[in-house]
Amino acid sequence: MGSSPVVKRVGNKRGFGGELRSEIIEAAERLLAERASSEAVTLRAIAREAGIAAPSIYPHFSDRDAILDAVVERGFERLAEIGAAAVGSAQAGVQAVRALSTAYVRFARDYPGQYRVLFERASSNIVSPPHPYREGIKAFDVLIETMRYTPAGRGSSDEDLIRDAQTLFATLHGIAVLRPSLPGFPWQDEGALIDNAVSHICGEVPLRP
Amino acid sequence: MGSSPVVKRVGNKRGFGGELRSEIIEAAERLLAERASSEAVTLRAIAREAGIAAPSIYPHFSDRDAILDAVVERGFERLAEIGAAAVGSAQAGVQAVRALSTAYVRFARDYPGQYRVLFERASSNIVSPPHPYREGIKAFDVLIETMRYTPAGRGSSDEDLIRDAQTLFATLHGIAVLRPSLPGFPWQDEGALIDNAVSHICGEVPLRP
DNA sequence: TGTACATCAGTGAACGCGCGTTCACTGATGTAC
DNA sequence: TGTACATCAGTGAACGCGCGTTCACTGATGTAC
Repeated sequence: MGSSPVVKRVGNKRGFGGELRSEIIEAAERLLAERASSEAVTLRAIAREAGIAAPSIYPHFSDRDAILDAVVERGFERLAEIGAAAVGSAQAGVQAVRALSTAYVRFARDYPGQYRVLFERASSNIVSPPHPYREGIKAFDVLIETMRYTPAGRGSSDEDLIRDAQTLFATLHGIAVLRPSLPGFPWQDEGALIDNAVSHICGEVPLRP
Repeated sequence: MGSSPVVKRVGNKRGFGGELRSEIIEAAERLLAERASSEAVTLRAIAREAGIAAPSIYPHFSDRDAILDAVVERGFERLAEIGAAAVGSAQAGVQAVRALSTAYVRFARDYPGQYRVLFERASSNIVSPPHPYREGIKAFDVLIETMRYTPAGRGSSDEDLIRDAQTLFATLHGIAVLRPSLPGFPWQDEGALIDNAVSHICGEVPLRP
């Protein structure tokens, strides 16, 4: 339960000190997932969760911030993998957009801590966004290209296409973020909302039959 | 800059002690707006911002949480006013949905601290949501009724209508939340995104001309 | 094979800090007589 | 009109706590000779 561990941790073998680095990141991810605020994920709490003394973190990370940066980096890696898998396994057209959208929201649900911290830390990295956030832009470009081959996308200018992609992005983020944060709200099925958004924006279902 | 005030505050006149209550709430709102995390809005920081000693808060609020609850309550009041004004001033149909949507996102932009705290505190109030959150449900019902008299709404079942309203809600929240949190992203104009979402969902612009 | 030693992986104690909250208080203002 | 007193509005000092970080350390493991 995050309290002091019963069994004392024994140090890694020589040459395997780097393994603690991953364990620290994973401990941070677990805490981010279960605590509402990422401020509550303190360096000391991460150490407790990982079963180590707080100072043991410093050989692996320069400070608390660096741990969260590492979580962000792993988050983008995971998101990129998931996105690529979703696009790859679906046929082109609206089905591909649907698959990508579903995978995106599922990622947010499966890794809530990682997902949240992705956006929290973006705003503090306004000037010259670091590598991970460039990955995010790439992921968005995949969405645009996927949407190009849909009924609505085929006839659209680039500007219209980008607008539709940004709108869909906002909708997916809204679905991902709003449902857990308003659990008392009478939400319809997550998949139904995603399908609805994709259909409206990509124009699969004619609005005036 | 939030540091200790130069001029010492002189106590309110007898019978006007309640005025400090509002000043405390407003100080909290200002801090919520300018600080990324609401954890950073500490009781002591609020006191500093309001120009009073920390213990002076206790005659007005039982604890730090109660201050944020008051911010939420005022947030819903403000949102309800703004929504009512928006619906009232527009003709029915898609224009009304557009006006409501624009007002909603504008509220999030104008009162970012209040807006954020609305959603942060909702999840901790799962069981028997208090009065303010019932106001939120009412506001959503207004959106549903407004959407009923649009091209897409007229032919829809209640379930479809609610799905569309939830989808639009998610989109507006996404727009409101994503733009400030990803300032480095090449966003299109806010109004264009809102219009786009409303058009797609309410079916004003035919997708297959 | 034995041994001295360098290195690695991680620890316990301590620091200064800001936090939420409690406590006994101060000084101004109104009120009863 | 004067005065004693109750009440109101707010304060300064102190508490215990968890935090991030630094420091000198310990004990196990590999290596040179």
